[in-house]
Amino acid sequence: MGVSLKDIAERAGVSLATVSNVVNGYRPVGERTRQRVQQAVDELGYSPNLSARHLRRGRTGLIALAIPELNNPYFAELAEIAITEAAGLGYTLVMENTAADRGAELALLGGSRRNTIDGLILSPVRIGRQEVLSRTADTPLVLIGEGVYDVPHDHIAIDNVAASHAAIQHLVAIGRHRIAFIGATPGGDRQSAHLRVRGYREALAAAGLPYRSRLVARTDAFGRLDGKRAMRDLLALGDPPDAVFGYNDLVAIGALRALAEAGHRVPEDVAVVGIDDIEEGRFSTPTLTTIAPDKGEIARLAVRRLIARIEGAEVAGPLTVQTPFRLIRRESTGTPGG
Amino acid sequence: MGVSLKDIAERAGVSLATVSNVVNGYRPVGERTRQRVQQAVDELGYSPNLSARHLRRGRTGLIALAIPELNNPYFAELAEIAITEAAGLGYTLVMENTAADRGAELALLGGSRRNTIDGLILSPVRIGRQEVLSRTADTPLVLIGEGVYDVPHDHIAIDNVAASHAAIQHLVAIGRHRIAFIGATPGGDRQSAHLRVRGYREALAAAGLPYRSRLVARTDAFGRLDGKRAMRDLLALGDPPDAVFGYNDLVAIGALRALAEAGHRVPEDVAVVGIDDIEEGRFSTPTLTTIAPDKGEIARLAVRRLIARIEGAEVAGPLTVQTPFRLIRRESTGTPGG
DNA sequence: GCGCGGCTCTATAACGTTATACAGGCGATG
DNA sequence: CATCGCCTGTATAACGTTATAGAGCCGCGC
Repeated sequence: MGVSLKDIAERAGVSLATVSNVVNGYRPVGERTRQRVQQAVDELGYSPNLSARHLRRGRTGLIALAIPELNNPYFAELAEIAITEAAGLGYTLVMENTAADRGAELALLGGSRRNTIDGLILSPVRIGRQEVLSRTADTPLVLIGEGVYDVPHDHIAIDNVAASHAAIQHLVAIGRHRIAFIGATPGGDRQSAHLRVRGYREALAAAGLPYRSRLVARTDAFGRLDGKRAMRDLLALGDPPDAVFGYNDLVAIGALRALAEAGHRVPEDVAVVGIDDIEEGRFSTPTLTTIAPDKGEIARLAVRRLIARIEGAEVAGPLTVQTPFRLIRRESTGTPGG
Repeated sequence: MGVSLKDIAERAGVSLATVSNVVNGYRPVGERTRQRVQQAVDELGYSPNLSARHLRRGRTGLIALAIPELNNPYFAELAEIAITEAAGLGYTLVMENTAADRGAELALLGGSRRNTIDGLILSPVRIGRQEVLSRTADTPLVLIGEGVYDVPHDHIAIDNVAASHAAIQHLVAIGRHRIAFIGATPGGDRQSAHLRVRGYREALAAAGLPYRSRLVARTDAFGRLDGKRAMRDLLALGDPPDAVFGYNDLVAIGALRALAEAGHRVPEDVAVVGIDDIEEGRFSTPTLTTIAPDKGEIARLAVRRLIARIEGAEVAGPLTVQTPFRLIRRESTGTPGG
């Protein structure tokens, strides 16, 4: 099949080991022989057989990014950056779809892909601290996004409570008093939903506004349709909200749709804020005010940390890194001038 | 590190080869020994080292899906299905981002990943028949989506001309006369753009409408922003269009945004149609009429064909498969009742 | 002149798997 | 009873790479 080290060695009249050393610089090689080998490599068009290399090295060169939904634009944007970063560091990133399924998350955590991948970046939604702590697999693991804290693994995330707080603060600042939250999972195990509700409650309290449980809408999932349904229910209340904060941009966009169908004006009647800053929200009508996490920072940091662990490098600094976020004001909460 | 065949063999008191045969059924094994081996496998928790297997078999178990933009929801939806299908057939799918770059497409075609993957599904946008024909790599290749015809490879796509034709026909049917097209690349090499423009022209001709080159807007890329800019330019014409057909849903959504900003009503002043049926268009305001390709069929077919080729199976039927599409009427062209 | 260290390079043993060639046993067939 | 073929199982040679041990050579210092 392909050209192997042996072919190069014969061509250049040197030993196998020398070719290997030229190719990956493990030990120095004399200038003259180096050139001869290099020439043979170029002429025959050699590229190493990765399966063999990995077998020998005990690594596969693959890392997995496991996310709950590939379709969610937030994760798609994150994935794109992560793929590029990994490629730049000599690794191939494969996407793993957990479909927000607890069993799938547990399987990955337990090492179902142990022999396929060198490391795992996981965005957990249905598992918590306990499950992570009791894992036995020794594949390096980096957690992103959700609230699994105090575990001996790298964890990259925004401060969910603070982000939520900032969103509500903004709605308060533009004069809203009946602020709803869409995307709670009261009995559920979605960690970040709890955290975002907590931020919501804290911000209300800080503003001296009452917490009304009827304004906290639970959803089964976190897509556009879920947001739309929840908004419809909220509008059916005797005293509907004058502002809504969605668990994420998709939910918020679903809410926008429900408001449009019901003939309400945004932001005049109801203001809307989301989280994620997906591109869709920059082109919706109205455009969507949102909390923008630094996706580039999250993705790159996660990949770099993981690879550092794989390669046994010392990683400075704390395990948990909170990446910055900022509020981006758009039409759905009224432009600053108006 | 992990448990190897050898460990199992020792534990069960049989030879290496027998364990291998139990594990992957290459040759029959007696019932008694099979059970003993199976027990050892279960007890020690063995799973095969894929690098070694791949080295020996000459395959990696990886296939790549190379697309021009991971961020485009159309491709994200496609990718999700493809990943699942591939996993079901025992392969891992890795995403490769060509970023619509000609060099990247050529490199992949030329086999830059030869040693990493067993096969490639490519959505070409900057290369054509010639480039595919002159490729020397022997890795199985399946083309999807764009117009590279008459090449000795599997090719899964919708009939771009017919799809475009159907969209225009619909706009004609609801009484529009000045129909614009957004997303042409006159000098460019985007094949499907040419085909969709052709369908546009044919449908105009069939309806007895004149072709006006000023109503064909060229764009550099095919995202929301490109659609928005092009629409703005079209609105600046002395006699603006009363309908717009976008190269894809993203472009159409950008057009919707430009129309909203300029204060035009959709569909009363301008009707809008896209292609792809991405979920975003079911929640935009107004919702977007679109040509819906069968994404599940495209993705699954592409993966199945590729794997069949990799495994040397005979594949019945023609190389080129045109998958069905249908028009989905939504608010942006007026509901059927109104 | 001898020994020693440094510099290049070579030979070779793994890594864990699968496919091939082969060996032994046992029943059926002539 | 010899022969053939089938059924189980074994031994072993690859697959292509990298790391380790060591061989040869040269110059330097004693």
